[in-house]
Amino acid sequence: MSNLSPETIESLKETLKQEGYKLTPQRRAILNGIIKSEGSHLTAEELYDLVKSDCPEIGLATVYRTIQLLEEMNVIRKLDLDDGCSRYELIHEDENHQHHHLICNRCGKVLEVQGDLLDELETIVERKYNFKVEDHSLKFYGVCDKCLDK
Amino acid sequence: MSNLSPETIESLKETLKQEGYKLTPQRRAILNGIIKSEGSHLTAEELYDLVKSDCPEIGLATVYRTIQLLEEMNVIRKLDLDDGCSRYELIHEDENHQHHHLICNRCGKVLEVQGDLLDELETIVERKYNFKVEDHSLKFYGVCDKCLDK
DNA sequence: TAAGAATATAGTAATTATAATTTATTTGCT
DNA sequence: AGCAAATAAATTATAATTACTATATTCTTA
Repeated sequence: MSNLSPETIESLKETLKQEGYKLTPQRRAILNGIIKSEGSHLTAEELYDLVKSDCPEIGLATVYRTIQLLEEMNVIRKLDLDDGCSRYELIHEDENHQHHHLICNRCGKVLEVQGDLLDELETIVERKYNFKVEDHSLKFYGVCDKCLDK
Repeated sequence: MSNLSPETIESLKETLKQEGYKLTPQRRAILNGIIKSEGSHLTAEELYDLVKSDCPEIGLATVYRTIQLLEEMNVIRKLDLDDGCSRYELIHEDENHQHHHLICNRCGKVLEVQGDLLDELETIVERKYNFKVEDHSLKFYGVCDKCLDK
């Protein structure tokens, strides 16, 4: 039933336990759905539809609650991709900061930019504004390669 | 009644006319409110409250409609400052790209960072992903100077 | 400058995303 | 296996935003 690697599910179970939460089939299915759909930045509703195939009686409210939980536990992160609803993506342990997103103004496609490349700017901000940077969010809007070809 | 400089109001009138729209007292008052409140990043509701002092019979729906209009006309820009609602700020003609925002994770204060400083990164993105950058949005999350002192 | 056509407004109802509540069920420990 | 605590489903509630409708206003042009 589960597409999760044993390590992932074990580490989730561990984290849940540490906070006093339980591992339910619904939570497992939701995390599973997020992992399966990597790169698609699903909304709660879309995730709900996806998870229903594994877990037909699941409620939308459960999806919202679980998303909140996973967000608090730093397993997933909320994205605002300017289409009016919240989207989510997995956080990888090896990324120290969130990666960037390219949003095509023509077709709406979202690409991910690997690599941070903001260290210098962060240093400037920290010095100039005396602001301790903990994370950032950077989106570029423009025209993707496919739309440029037309 | 109006705090708008004659140029501002004239240019608005002009732009509206070009698109077949009319200049109403409500629209004038709303733009006026946005100009008066520069730097506060108001929501539609907050703007509504502000504008009601000039224009007591105004309806909230009118504020929403006008905001949409001003956004389409590139007079204002929508911001997502992660507090669950949309906020707006004036676009200055002399800024070629949107400036950045610092958001304090402790007190929620929002600061503006002047200067773009992203040219280099944009060039990298354009080359590597063949993506024509038109605009960007950059937010830093962290701890502001006041909260650092505590 | 008055009248008419087009557009805008106020007020309200409708939507959409998300959160809270309540009752029944399930999980993890023993 | 059995129990207490936590969770789920289902429903209701709320908050932000949008759509609708009847009336009023703006801009134009005669």
